[in-house]
Amino acid sequence: MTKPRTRIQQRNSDVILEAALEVFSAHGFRGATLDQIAAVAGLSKPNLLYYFASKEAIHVALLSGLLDTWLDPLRAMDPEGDPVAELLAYVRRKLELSRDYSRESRLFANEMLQGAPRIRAALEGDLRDLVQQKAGVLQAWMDQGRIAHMHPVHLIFSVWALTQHYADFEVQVQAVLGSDGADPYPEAAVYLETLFRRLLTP
Amino acid sequence: MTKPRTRIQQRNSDVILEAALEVFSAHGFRGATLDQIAAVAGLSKPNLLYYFASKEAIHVALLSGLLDTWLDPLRAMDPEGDPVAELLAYVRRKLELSRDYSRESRLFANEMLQGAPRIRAALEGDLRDLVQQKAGVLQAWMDQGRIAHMHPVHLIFSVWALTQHYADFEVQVQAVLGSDGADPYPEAAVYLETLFRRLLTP
DNA sequence: TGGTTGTTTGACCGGATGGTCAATTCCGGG
DNA sequence: CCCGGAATTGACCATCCGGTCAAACAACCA
Repeated sequence: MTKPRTRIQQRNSDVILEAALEVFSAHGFRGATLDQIAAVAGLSKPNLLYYFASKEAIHVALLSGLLDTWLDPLRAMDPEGDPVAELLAYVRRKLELSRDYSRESRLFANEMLQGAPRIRAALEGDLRDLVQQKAGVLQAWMDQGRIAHMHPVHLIFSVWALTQHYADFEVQVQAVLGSDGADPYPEAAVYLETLFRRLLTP
Repeated sequence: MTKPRTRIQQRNSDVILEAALEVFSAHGFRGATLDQIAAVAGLSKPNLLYYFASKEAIHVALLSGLLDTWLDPLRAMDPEGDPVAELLAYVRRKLELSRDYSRESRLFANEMLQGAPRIRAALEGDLRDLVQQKAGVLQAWMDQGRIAHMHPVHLIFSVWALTQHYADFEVQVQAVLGSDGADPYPEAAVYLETLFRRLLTP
């Protein structure tokens, strides 16, 4: 549950979670099968269930490890720093997460779409608390006239929406931007920086 | 295929599509079962398959009807109108779609997450063409100095991302904004209007 | 009313899938 | 080297699920 003991346990748990991430993010929870995950992991199906009690247990293990990583950039926003710089850094880090961890983003999006049956508690607990706290920081910055006035929580929503879009709707982005396999992220980074700079500057 | 003939066919087709939308949007294609859809529709499973050849046929029928409706507000953007007003109207209409057709939005998002296996062609065809055309309009407005300069396609992406977020991540929005069942859409409308107004004004 | 066409369903099928288990193999420590 | 626990797996099970089909039923018209 907490820390596997032997090296084999550690390695196989990691291999299974990596394979499960690949399959779950591509097909959703219901669409993924244990056989697929086992094949990707290079293990037999009963062997999977030797390490995790059930398909759901694998899914939960993935999700619970995910939310923390996902919120780290928001946590890193420093109330003592320069407001615009802090927010732009947050946007940049979040966009990097979308680029480097797009499977995690899609896994998370899948869970949200289904109504978050497995992490609702975390959303209404840790997530809500962190957002409310950081919204307070944003509000203070606005009251000090250091960034423009707006609804701080919706401001955070817009960072999430704009960055995650490039991971979750990757197919659409690629389809629209053309068949040339050009990486859309550099352009996106430039675009989002100008967007938030114009939005925030008082 | 095109138009059902009898009144019974028309009514039952509609009932099935409505039920399928409910179930598919909540559980995804693979997560939905014909029995669930039949139960919601108030019909028997074989009766469903009397009207649609397969589970996939129902899904395709839903999706193909959807993309057009979804793009209507973008199509309605008038090159002859006032640029900022046209774009703000587009944002407002798109946000209304998210509010009034959130199930459709989630159905679409589900399809995107899976890599759009059933509508990739439409994305690379009609959708791409329309976006490129409207991007041209936006570019002209920028060249005339009527709105600020930025990447026009990413500007469209940001409209999609920001509006659809409220439908697709509804649980998260509700969880963060608190348990009071307050409607987040009025606030969202205000926020998005100020965001795009500041972004676009030259 | 009778017949023809359109509609509905109970029963069933075959394959997929999550999960179990007894038996076997592997491996590290004494 | 050997033994006990850890790791692995082939075979199997029960259930679910998409889809079929023949038979029953309803609707419409002559």
